[in-house]
Amino acid sequence: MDISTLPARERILVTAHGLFYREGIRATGVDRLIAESGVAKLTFYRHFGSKEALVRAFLNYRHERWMAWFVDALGRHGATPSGGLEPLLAALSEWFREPGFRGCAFINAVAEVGGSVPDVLAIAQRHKQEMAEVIAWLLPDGPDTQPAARAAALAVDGAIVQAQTGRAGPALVSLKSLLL
Amino acid sequence: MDISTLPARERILVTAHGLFYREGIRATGVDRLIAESGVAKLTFYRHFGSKEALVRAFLNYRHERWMAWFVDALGRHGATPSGGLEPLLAALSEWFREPGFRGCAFINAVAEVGGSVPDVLAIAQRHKQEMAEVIAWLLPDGPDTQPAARAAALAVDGAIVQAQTGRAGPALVSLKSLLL
DNA sequence: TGTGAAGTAGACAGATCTGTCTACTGTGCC
DNA sequence: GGCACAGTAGACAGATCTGTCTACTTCACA
Repeated sequence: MDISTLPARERILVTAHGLFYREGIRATGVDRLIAESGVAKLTFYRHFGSKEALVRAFLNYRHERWMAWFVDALGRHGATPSGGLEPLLAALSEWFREPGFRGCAFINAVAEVGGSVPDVLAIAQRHKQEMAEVIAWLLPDGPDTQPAARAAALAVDGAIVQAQTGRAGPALVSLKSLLL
Repeated sequence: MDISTLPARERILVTAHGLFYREGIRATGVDRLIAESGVAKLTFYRHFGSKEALVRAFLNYRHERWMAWFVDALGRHGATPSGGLEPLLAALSEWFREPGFRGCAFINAVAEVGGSVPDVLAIAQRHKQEMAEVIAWLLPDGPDTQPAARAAALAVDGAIVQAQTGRAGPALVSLKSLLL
């Protein structure tokens, strides 16, 4: 993505997304963020009062981006209401094989700063809740749609962390055996 | 645990275990580690050549400790060879409700420093492999014992990260529906 | 034309990080 | 006794961290 034409705030956010996701939140200093987004330090602190505020903005931005990708990928793999979980498997397979895949940004953020940056836990919870709602949409309507969707979401989280430790193939095999 | 009587190396390791797990690896500086283990800086660097080396030693130590706890907890909850996964649920429930629970140290370490500290990925893989082997021991022998154990281990990872974001109860319900 | 908003560059403060080094102490063992 | 070893305390270097501040520029628009 060419960010040089974006306004400063967007430039910072897109750069933070790349660096925080790829290298980690604590590993990314404000100075580097500023240098790579081509913005002055004062501009950074005018838009985001602190690094913590940027972390929250990053997670909200990531949530929007990832959910849009997720819904789109499901659609591209033939998802329909109540049509079953095969498109979910296909979408995750696509994600896990992306070169820059480094797991779930929210799980990683909770592991890194969940105990020190306020709101991170709540943002992660909301993200997982919305992911489960999309999964529910794939399942046939019925009294146990919600529990089934939550169970599927749990299995998806397990697959994500297994894929992150370099076992994407086995993770997809296991996930398939649990969900289909 | 009273560590004041342990030799220096053990004192450092036990302190690192507490701090790295509770507060995170990057959040814990060498100076704090030294102060809380009551050891001189030179002693620290004589035993562990660098913080990275300590991180690896911490993960190996955590692996031993956690596996011992895991096998013991399964036994206390009635585990027997091929006896099924109920004791697994009970053991995890016990773990998730511990006051200091902060998820899986290996998943967290991969999220925090998996990309920058060598060997962390491999150590995490080995840990998950051994956890799956213990789970396999609970399952009846058969041609699909190994795939079933890997699937169960994946679901357990999902439950761990959900519990870490404050949803231990729902995580156990979902895990139960997937495994029993 | 003049004003205000939003941008730039970069110095600076003060804390904290990892890692090195000097100098000294206690203890077991030959 | 004397030596080697493992420990202590703590100064120091150099990098890096977050956040503040000054001084200047660019540009839209009333």
